[in-house]
Amino acid sequence: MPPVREALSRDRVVAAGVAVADTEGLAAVTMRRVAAELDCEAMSLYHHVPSKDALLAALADEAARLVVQEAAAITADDWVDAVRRRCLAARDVMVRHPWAAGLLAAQQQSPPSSWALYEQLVGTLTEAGFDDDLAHRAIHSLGSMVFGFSTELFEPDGGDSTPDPEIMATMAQHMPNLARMAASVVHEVDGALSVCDTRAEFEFTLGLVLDGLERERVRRATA
Amino acid sequence: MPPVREALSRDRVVAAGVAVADTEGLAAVTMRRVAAELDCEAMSLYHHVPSKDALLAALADEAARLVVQEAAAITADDWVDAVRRRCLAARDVMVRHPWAAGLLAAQQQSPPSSWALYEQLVGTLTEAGFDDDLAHRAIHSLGSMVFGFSTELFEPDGGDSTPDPEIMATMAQHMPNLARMAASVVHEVDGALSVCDTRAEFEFTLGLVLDGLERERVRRATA
DNA sequence: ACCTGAACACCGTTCAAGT
DNA sequence: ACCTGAACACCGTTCAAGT
Repeated sequence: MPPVREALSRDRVVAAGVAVADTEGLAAVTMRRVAAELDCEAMSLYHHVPSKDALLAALADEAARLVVQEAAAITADDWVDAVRRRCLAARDVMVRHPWAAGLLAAQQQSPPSSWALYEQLVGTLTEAGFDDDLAHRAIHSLGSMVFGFSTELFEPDGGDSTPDPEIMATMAQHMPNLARMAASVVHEVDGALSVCDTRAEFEFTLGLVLDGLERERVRRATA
Repeated sequence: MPPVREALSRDRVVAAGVAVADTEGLAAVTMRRVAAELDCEAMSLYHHVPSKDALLAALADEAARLVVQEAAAITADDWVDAVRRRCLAARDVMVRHPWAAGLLAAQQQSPPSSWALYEQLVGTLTEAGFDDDLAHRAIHSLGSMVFGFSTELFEPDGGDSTPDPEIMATMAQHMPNLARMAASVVHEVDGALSVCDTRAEFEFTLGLVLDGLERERVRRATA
């Protein structure tokens, strides 16, 4: 007789964590509570997730994956239209999962699932005539709109300046636009691979916002 | 003989919490650990803070207060200069306290200390010729740059549409610009006091960013 | 009034033992 | 291999008792 309960898996553990966070809030996400959701004991989760912190990181990544999934289907002739609608769809996902913003902001490393969003964005922007440098600035600006600002791009090892070649290889294969852009931008900043000057990115986005506000002020004053 | 130890107070408890978060991370902020920092027992903290969640909210508010303190001193003839430098100073504070971004993003209500930043911003923008509607959009745009997006303005009671008149009175007294702007914008949206359409604010900021990127793309293409 | 010791219910995690 | 019971150290919080 086959077992009545479906076998546990990392995916099922993460899904149960999302369900608990959605219905009872992030504070209710305890190992025991998630296990109960799966009709098993807390200790069984440790066969699929190394620790509670890892589970929380997986929840943050799952939120990013849902964002990517929502955005992936959206295309438009005009790049502005496409990107605007993708950002709004992404925001809808974040609003549906109120625990996601705080959790993503608390992560030290950018969730791997979020890379696919940037890959798609860079592809769209490149097609629209963006050079790699501007595309790079753009994904920082737009990433901070969607996920909040604290997450840093291209620092998968948390500030270590020598990137994992295996990760780079996987990236090059599955994310050609992102890989090309990274290589190009890296070249420009003289070999400091995997390090974004996040203050410069912040200043750039801030400049976009301030310029736009000043333009709108003048438009209203002369209208 | 007077007691050797300084008496506990809410301020000392919050300061100890910040110290622990700065040196050992947010996870180390437990009631027992904070108490140890103050040479007392965990239970003593409950005379100054109602719960651990309240302590964490107080830490978020303290981060906002530090941001305000840093920004308050900065003035400039040009409003763009003043606001840019204040935002960068604010960001420096956030970077110095890496726990602050996640904690602020996790808060359901905007920390009271953050209001002073918006009061200052609205004052500066009004002086520079912004109407109240544009000033309102501006503080949403800039607030999301500094603190992240999730915190909602003017919803001190968490979505309840009838605002506390006492809070409004205090606000009117100490934050004239903010109070005037709130009243003006409220009037415009037909009586739905204390409710910002945060999706509209998001769309506005997104529009600023997208327009700025497109402008930069064209500038580079024609250069 | 402010502080505290003991206690309770709960948590993350380890480990030896089951299947 | 995957799962679990018992156990440990730790946590937030209550409460009665101290000063």
